[in-house]
Amino acid sequence: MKNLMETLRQHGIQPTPQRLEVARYILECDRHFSAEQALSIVLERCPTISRATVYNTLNILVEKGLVAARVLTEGAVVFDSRVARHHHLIDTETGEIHDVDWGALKVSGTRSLADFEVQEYHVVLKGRKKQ
Amino acid sequence: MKNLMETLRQHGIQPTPQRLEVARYILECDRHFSAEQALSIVLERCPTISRATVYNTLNILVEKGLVAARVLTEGAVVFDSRVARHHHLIDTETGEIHDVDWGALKVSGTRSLADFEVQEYHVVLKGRKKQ
DNA sequence: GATCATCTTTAGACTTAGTCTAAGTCCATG
DNA sequence: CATGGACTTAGACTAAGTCTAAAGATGATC
Repeated sequence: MKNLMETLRQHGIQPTPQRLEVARYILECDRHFSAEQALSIVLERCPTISRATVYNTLNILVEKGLVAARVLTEGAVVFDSRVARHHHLIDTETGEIHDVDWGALKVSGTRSLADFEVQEYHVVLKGRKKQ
Repeated sequence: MKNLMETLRQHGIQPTPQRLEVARYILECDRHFSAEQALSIVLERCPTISRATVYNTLNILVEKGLVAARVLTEGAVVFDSRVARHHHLIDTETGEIHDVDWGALKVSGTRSLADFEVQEYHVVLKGRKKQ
């Protein structure tokens, strides 16, 4: 908890009790989560926290680079506490999102796109468990 | 219009006037569109069409493989009348979605993902126009 | 051509994710 | 103690999308 506060401070985020609870949730949860999932779990420990505070906190964390926001599935933004780049595999049967290490795939050709400067990219795969 | 009806029939879709209007919109519009965009344009020609019909029609077209539904941006599913596989580049300044031909990028490694059978994949790039 | 089951459309209620707002709380500082 | 800034809160609001129940259109069959 001490280091959580430190981490927030180091990134210029005032560590309030509410923000700490959100941060704690992020560390303890399954790495991919939606804002509504975060809200419902944080509410158990901090019953008066408001939806706006959770959304604000998540947005601040994304802005500061501590968490990534990804558009992978319909309906809700997926937050991801792993900010290092990697690819994603979506299980078409369960909807689960799995990581694919950056090194597992190689993409070539991104340098040669006419007129565009590519800032980032990743591969989105869809598939299902074998058997 | 004759061939529109034919196309729908060939895919087992009963060609109603409402469905034809939606199909016509898809052919005439900019290839990437949201359901709400489709609704608002189709309403101009067919003022009594309901939101549910537009959504139902789009979902049927996706089911039958005539249109693709993609999760690329926050907030709304992007429909795409180009169903052949290709990659996408999202302009980080304008939010516009550009196509990247399948052959322009090469992805290797998708065969060797432990335990998973990859059904499809594509690369999502983010970038901005040079200069 | 009349009947009936089936398919389709409609308006509007509903749900869910997410943002906005206005008022209140909590400090720190002069 | 007054002021102001940063933060939180409840709840209103918005936008995308689904659902429902009733009405309307269609097609097959006799």
